[in-house]
Amino acid sequence: MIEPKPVPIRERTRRLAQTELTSVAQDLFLAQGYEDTTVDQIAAAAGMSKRTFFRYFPSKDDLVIGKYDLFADRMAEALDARPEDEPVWQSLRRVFDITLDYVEDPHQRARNEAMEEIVRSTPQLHARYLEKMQRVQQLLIGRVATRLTGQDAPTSDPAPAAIVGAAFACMQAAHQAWSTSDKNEPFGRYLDRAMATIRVDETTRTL
Amino acid sequence: MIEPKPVPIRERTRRLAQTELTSVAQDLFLAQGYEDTTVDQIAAAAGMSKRTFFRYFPSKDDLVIGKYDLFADRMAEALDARPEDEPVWQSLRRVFDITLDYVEDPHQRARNEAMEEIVRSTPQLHARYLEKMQRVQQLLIGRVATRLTGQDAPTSDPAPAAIVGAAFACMQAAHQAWSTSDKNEPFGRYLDRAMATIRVDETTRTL
DNA sequence: GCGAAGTTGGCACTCAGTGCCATGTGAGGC
DNA sequence: GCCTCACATGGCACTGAGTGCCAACTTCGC
Repeated sequence: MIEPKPVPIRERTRRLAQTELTSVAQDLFLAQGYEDTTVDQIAAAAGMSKRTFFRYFPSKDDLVIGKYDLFADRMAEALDARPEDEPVWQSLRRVFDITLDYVEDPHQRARNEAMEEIVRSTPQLHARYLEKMQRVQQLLIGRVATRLTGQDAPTSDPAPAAIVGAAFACMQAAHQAWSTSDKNEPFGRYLDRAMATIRVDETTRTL
Repeated sequence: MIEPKPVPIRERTRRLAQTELTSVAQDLFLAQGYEDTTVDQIAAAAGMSKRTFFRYFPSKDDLVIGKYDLFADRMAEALDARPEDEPVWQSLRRVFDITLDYVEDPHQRARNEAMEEIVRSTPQLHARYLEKMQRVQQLLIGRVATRLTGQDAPTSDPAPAAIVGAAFACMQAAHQAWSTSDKNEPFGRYLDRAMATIRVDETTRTL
């Protein structure tokens, strides 16, 4: 007997409602801007009340920013999948490969880029985006620390955090450079270049 | 004839009111937490109306986070003061020296650390803090870019942003490690260690 | 003393977000 | 078919941040 539904019905309708909300909200944001769109408007456009909206998203911000949570798990998994003896810097470079999500549909692609622009240009969203990224880094720092020391116990060595932070800075820099370019060159090339400017000392230090 | 007042009276009373507000607000935050303290309470404790509070600070967040703006200017100045031919990584290390503001009064010192803890543990404040730091980095990136290329024109080279971002990541990592330590060793030592794990390629690339 | 400019408080308003409750509605047990 | 339980929903009232507006007051130059 096969297990028919590991994901229950309730959960699936819930996700359906969430994607629906996200979709109509994006339309509104792109048309009239993030701050000039009220939660009431979004809820009405999706055919529900404001009260119900907040049962699907904890805040208006999360409607936009929430997707970066999945991101965190995917990156942690990706790092775990790298071979133990690979240099950490190279592992991180490989982990960033998953950020290159190939969206085929050019329409959808344009939408995503427009939403990124909204996040970048809305201070409140940008702030929350940075905070999410910080959380992703925390996940990776623990893993890098165990790799470098071979121990699970967290030390007061700033090296793992420095390395992970530097890698993310490179990703950020590459993304910035790429998105303002003509986009003929692939993003991965920019990432390689950014990460090549930095060399990491992987020596284990016992403090 | 000497210029008697380059800073007009209005401006000084304004700053006085701001520091007064900051002081009473900190008392309240430390006593009952940031989120459980309303602007009305702060304003009342400082003997003014909520409406007037918002004439001194654009938001409740800025009361806590605003000081990091001065920070940005000081760091930009500090970088400009470094010799042209000094390696960039070393210049950045020197720039971070100004973050070690030696507060003699142990009472004031404890207060500052408690406020830092509030920022760290309040997601909304932490997010805004990260965004401020991002702005500081933008200021420095332009200067580093000119140093590396010798040109004023911004290029699409991700290297300057990567280097500055990596340096800030090191500072962040060092700060984290130091603040959870017993604080016998000075912060500067942690900073040295964090920044020593990373080596930077300062070769100019023309893209 | 007088007018202009700036400061303040109060009021009413918008919008995000929450607690509470009453009303659906679908699935399963009998 | 009917009943019940679990959950979803909407509505309402509320708090708290932040803003526009106006009327009263203070301060400063003349």
